[in-house]
Amino acid sequence: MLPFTVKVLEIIKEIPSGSVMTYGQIAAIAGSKRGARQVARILHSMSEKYSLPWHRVVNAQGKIVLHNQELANRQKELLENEGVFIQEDQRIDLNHYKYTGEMAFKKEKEDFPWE
DNA sequence: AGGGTGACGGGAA
DNA sequence: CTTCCCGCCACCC
Repeated sequence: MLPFTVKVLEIIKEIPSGSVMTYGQIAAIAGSKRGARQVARILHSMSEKYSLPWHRVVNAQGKIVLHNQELANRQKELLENEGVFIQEDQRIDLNHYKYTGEMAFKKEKEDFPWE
């Protein structure tokens, strides 16, 4: 297995419940700034057998982008169950939920929509 | 071998 | 805000 793939899997495993990361962000941390599509492919092929929190990965616009509608619905449910608010336009506010690895909750000045 | 294809991203108009 | 467009690269025929 490629080193890049191993890193990607490790990074995804560290995303805490209630947060999300983007494909490109994960690729950059893993060492390939333009490897977003590879991250997506890795998730597509390995999310089951490596029991990853695959649902905590969205695109750079904060949207769920699975082509498979059934899986997309499952991802939305899983995220909402963790307290991630999905807006009417199906986007997630990355300013609130994007996991940076360090200051995960740097912006607590703004109120959460459901409170 | 070679062309098509994405669970993507970012810049331009 | 919306398209459109191109770079990207491992996989799958």
